[in-house]
Amino acid sequence: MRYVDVVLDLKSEYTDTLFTYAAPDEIRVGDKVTVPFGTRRRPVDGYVAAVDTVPAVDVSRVREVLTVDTKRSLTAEMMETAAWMVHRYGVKRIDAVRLFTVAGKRERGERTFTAADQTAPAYELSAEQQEAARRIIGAVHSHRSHAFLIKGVTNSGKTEVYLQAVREALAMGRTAIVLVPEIALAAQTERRFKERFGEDAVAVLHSKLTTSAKLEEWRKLRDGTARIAVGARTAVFAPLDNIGVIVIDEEHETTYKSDHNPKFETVDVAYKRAQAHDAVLVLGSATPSIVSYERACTGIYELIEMNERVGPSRMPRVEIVDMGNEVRSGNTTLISGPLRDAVAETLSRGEQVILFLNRRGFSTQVVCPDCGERILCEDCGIALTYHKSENAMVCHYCGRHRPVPAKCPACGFAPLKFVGAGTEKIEETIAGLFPDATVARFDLDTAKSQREIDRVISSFTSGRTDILVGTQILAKGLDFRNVGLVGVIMADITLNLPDYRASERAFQLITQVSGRAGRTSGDSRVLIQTYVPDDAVIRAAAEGDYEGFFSDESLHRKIMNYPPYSDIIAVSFIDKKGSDNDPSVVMKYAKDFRRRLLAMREAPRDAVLFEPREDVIKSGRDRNRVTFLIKAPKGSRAGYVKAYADYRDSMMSVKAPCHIEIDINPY
DNA sequence: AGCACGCCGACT
DNA sequence: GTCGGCGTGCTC
Repeated sequence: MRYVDVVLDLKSEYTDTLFTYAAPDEIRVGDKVTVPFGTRRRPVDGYVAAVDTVPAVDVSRVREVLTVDTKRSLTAEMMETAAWMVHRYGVKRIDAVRLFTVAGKRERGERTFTAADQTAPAYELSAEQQEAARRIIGAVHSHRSHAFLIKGVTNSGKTEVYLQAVREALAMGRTAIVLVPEIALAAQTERRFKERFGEDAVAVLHSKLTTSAKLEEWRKLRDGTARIAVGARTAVFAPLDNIGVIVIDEEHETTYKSDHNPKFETVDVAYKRAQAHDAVLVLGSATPSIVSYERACTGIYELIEMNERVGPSRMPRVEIVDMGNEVRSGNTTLISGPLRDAVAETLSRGEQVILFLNRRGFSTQVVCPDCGERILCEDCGIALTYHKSENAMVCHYCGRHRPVPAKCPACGFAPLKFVGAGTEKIEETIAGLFPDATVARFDLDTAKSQREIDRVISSFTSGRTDILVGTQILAKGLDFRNVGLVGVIMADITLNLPDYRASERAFQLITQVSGRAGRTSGDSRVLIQTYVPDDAVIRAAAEGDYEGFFSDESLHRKIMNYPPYSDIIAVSFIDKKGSDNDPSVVMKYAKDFRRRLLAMREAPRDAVLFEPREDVIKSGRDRNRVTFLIKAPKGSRAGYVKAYADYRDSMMSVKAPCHIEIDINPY
């Protein structure tokens, strides 16, 4: 018999602490157990976090582990990574552990196993691909933890490099994780890896799988049947042992940051797991995030550059169109003269057109021309977007639909003014200009399910659609063959978002969407419409000057104390469900915590703590929510997370009517 | 969370 | 006299 510490699988934060039990000698860290707990009649599930611990309570109170289910057990590395997440993100212990597990209890039959294709057929690699593969394979072979950042232009053949790296890991008897930013893209990548390594070698993990499918994939990975996990960000928690390679494709994508609880950064977790397994981490992007490129500059990542497209495709010719000129010469529509001409010319050549606008709907604001009243969402307080196809006012934050008002709700004036354009309006405008062309729209409204996504994509790739109008969903690694022209309708939108990463996002979006042009054809063009044609970010994107963009942006981040030079920590206080507090109670706790942080003994000198404010965007009807931001200098993050955890505990013990949350470097 | 305990009002 | 309402407190 030995003492073990157990993380209980319960939902309450009051039980989110380690409990000591007595267990048989064979017990191991990570084992899934059931234990008696309190006065409950049903045993509670849990996971062993540590063995041979000194009981924190009198041994007479220690009870015995009831059962051990090794089939559903985790590894010591998974428990360590979960514990690390508790300190790094302030997440609940059980929430971190649960990321590595699957729900569901149903037993299923063993699946048959066919050997993966271990032969090495000759794939024709470009010189750049060969060099990239050589360096990564060397690192995998050395059996030491190492991280690479591949900065490779769109269509430079990064996936083939990933395949080579994974093949090396498998040849060494190790396993691999391959992450993609979107579930929609997981299917594409899954196919590539299954073709190369065999059906059964690959398991897929993402949040949209059914419980039983998830369990089946999880089992295949845990028992060693499948040795490659492909999926969206949750696949970083794949239950694999002896990991040789972790690949993160399109590493700059915002989907890698989990924005609801538990909040974490996929790239960080991958780095941590790679270290624990002496594995190689491979990050790939045409537009690396500022954070990642900075790490490459300081030697944390080894940089690999791939500057040439594979095959016959060439980089498109990029031009900037000054929309100010258009307005001055009398064109107040959304499509400039040069773009209209370019669309006509491209269509006449039998090539396709992509038009990009990072906004859904028809009109982004509905205002009263008489009193200036704007139509806002009652719950969220942000402007409602008019969706013509649904004939409704839609809140892009909470999704609520409301009828379109005929007259001003404040003063009764009619008609109301519809201002600002979205993809629906572009679709209508372009269809009017080119009545013979087939126009389709690709955004969250037309791509709600995988089937709809497939339909839009296949209609475009087969040539049935001539012009595709869409939002940023277009920028995500889709491989179109015959695109002769990409038009960016309003490059300024993303640039003007109130977020310190607005420039980074704008640069990435323009570059990525431009990359959809000319994947096979010879000459292709990109037209960027903007009211600020001399803006440094837009110019850099047009010229494909990543380094120029990075040096400007990183300097700005350094001066302003933004990531990667500081962490931004958002601290929020939210009403508990069902309680009807007045906002001042929530505000009182926010102010109290802020005061404590300022008084903290080890408080960093140059930290900035902003004043708490009621959130502009509410988190739901009648819920009070107050947030303040901390600019936490490098090295101070852990101290703040600790202070947060302590304060959360103290709020628990005084039964505060609200709870506290943190989000580190939120979007 | 989930379960027992305990101290009050409503019923046989 | 006791059944059950849910406020309070604890769980290795």
